[in-house]
Amino acid sequence: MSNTIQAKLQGIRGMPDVLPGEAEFWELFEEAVRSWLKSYGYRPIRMPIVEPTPLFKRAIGEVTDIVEKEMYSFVDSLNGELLTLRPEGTAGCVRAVIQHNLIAQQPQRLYYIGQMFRHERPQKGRYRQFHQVGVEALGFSGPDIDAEMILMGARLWDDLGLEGIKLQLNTLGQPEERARHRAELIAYFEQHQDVLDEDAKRRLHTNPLRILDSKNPAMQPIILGAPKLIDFLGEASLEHFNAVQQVLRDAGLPFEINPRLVRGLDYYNLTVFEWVTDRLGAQGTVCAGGRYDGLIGQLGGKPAPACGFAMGVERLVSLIRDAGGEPLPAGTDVYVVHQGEAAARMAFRVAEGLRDNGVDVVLHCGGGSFKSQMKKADSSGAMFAVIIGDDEVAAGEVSLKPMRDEGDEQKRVKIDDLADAIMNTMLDCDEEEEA
RNA sequence: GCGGCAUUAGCUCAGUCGGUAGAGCACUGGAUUGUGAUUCCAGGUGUCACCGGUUCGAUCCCGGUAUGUCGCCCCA
Repeated sequence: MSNTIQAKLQGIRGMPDVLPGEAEFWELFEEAVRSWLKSYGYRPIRMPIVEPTPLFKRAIGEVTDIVEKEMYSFVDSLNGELLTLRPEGTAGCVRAVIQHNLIAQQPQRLYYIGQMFRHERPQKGRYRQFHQVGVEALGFSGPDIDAEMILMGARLWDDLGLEGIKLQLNTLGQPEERARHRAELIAYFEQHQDVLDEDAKRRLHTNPLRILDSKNPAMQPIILGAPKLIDFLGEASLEHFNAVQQVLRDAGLPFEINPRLVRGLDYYNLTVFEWVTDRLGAQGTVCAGGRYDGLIGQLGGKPAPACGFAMGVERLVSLIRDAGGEPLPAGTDVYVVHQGEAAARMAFRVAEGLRDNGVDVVLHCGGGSFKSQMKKADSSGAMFAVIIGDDEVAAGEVSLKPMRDEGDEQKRVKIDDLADAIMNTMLDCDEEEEA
């Protein structure tokens, strides 16, 4: 033993492991999400987790919290490149779309699922490594795709059995409209400097729009009296916003217009939306997005409109668990118990033979008493134990013991008949359940 | 990044007014040397998160650190 104190090896703060038991909920969620995306015609795309740092600075905005203080950036010591672990997915997706000319011929509906990284103080529902489902529709200009994306959300919450997720909607207008509003806003807040808190003063000339999102009670009166963006919107912007709302009303989807809804990333324009819940404490947003018509051009592509949103997987899985969702069953169909050398060899043949027939099998490994093997067969959740000992080997048979059905008795079955015997019993059970 | 609270067995938690600790569940073995889930019996040496301070003595008091959690900030 050395005298050095060995630091306990542990994962990085804010980057939790997802263990069996919870991971099954993730798989349930991912399966539901993939089938939902397919039903809307979205296709998968996979980008690297690491991108050149300038990509995020240009896409997200230099003065955002993400770029200012939350990015995991580092120098690639082998060639001096400045790289960053992606803090969000849209920038990388757009980069890939530009690089491979994906929307040269036609618009694309794309999605990805994966981890993102932001150096924030961890909390429930907020982690330094977290996962998002990103959904992007590139090359679409009309309000129809915005509305469809919002309707998609409503369907997913329904598919997942989630209640109490509410829609908030806003429009940010076009850059020139925002610029005029911004100038008025700065002028207005400058007249009320004495009321502004430190954070607001800092933002006054960098990102005044976000002062509107402040929760500081002392500032609420002047925020309420501030120039409203909607008064600066032109005909086209208003029409776009109205058209989105019209589809939502036609679909009977309730929403709240929240003029203070300001997305944290700079690339948005026109429609922005958030799905929020009050069941997750301070982290209420489970899904958010909007239109980003300028981003593709801003990143060097041929200018094209686009719209997208992202969901927080940790937050949604947490909601699913709280709602009493059932994870995918972790059990197996058959657990093979065996005693003796000849039986062990036969057990492999039996197990593989069952798998050839589509039966899930756990083969007991690691020896142990017969009793302990039966206990493991029970706790595995298997419908059947297949028991192989000297008697069975000699007869070329196995003993098939139903573990869940009180009425059924253990019986001897020829190896060739085993798969059929199991399948027939399982089918009977399914029919009984359906009846 | 700031503030509050927490951290004791694999899990959920008691407890020690400072004298190095317990329960339930789980797990393992046995009663039953080929039959689980029920029953009974047996099985705990756990750096009481880590580092330091006070003390004859610290799991307990104090300080720091780490991690979690709640809120702020921000966001998915």
